[in-house]
Amino acid sequence: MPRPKGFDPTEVLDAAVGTFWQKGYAATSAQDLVDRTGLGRGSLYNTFSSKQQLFKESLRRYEETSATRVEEMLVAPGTIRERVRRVLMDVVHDEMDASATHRGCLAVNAALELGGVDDEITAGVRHNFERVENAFHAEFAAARQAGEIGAGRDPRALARFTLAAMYGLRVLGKTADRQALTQVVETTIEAF
Amino acid sequence: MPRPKGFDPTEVLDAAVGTFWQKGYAATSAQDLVDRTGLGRGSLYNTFSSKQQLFKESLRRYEETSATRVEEMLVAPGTIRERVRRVLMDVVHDEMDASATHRGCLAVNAALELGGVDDEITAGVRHNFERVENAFHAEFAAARQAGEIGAGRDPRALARFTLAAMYGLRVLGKTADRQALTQVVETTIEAF
DNA sequence: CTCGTTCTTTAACGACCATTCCACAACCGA
DNA sequence: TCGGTTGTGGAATGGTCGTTAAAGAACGAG
Repeated sequence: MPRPKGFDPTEVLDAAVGTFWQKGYAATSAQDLVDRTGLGRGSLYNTFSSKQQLFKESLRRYEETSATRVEEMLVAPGTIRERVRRVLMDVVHDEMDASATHRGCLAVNAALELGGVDDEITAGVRHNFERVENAFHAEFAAARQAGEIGAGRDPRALARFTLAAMYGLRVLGKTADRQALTQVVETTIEAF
Repeated sequence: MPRPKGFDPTEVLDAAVGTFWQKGYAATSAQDLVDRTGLGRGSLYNTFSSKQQLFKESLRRYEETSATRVEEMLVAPGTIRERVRRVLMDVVHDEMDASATHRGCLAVNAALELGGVDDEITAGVRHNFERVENAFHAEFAAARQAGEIGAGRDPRALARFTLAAMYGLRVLGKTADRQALTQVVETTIEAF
């Protein structure tokens, strides 16, 4: 009975993700979103009820693609060290990629800009972080079973440690060069 | 001959630091700065010529106090592991302190909000990071001389690794609990 | 074809943005 | 005490902010 939407909501959401990712939450205006999505202001506000709501959905959408990427890289063939190295070096390459225009990681950006300010967004960020932490944890637990890492190591602690290193790379990536980041990756791997 | 300023510029700068620290650059308005510093708009713009310039000076002022704090903690008595633990646990306590209203670290916040956007600010952030990295490096180099850590270890790599862990804690601190952060600290210390 | 519903477009809203200007106050050297 | 210079406080700037209102277009069900 009603008129159907004239656009693909997922495509629009991806455009919003790209905008927030590049500029941050506060620095993104409604006009930026209108320009980037191609929708009219009315359609935008009719579909997503506010800038804040749109950001929350963008964070969810971002998690779908980014956390899945980490999960896939972690279950690829190789030793635990090789697989973790691939994930961390993927971050290094992303940070060094000029065409990525210093976007970093949307979840990390949101954590620092809005962590503790907006509860729902903080919860979204936490969900994102925990999903990646759990992916690391599963692999460390299996690696310990397989004897790849010491029996005395705590897989949960290692997962959190690796997560911290990963996000530390995101921070240092804003100012450091590739060699410095690579040293961090190698020192992290050696710690297992 | 001219009329002298009726305020202490350093006090005003500290007030500005507190404002940017708590709210971020984009989310801080000129009105916020007027309210917090107690100056009139005219005096503010007469002393610091723009919001951006004031932020740059705030970043410098922040480095004075925060980097000095790390340097002092690192030269206090104790083994290298004890001293680094104190620095990292200081970050953990800061992140968990409710009264700190989730400010985090101004340099890290600036890195993620403005890194790669404004060149001068990026340079200011880099200066801040390198100063802390160098403080770590000096201690690791001395500790290797003293036989506290293996002769085969690279002090520069260890310094960068520790820096990444420290900033990783700043990110995870927005969502994780004290126990998780403490696990990260201990795992980091064990890696030396 | 018509009706009911939803989508789309555009104009407009009041609030607030960073910044500038200006009249006036305060100080110092003479 | 007075002149020169700078600091001060606040009104005013044009522009942009996030959001809403309103009017018409497009669709599916009957």
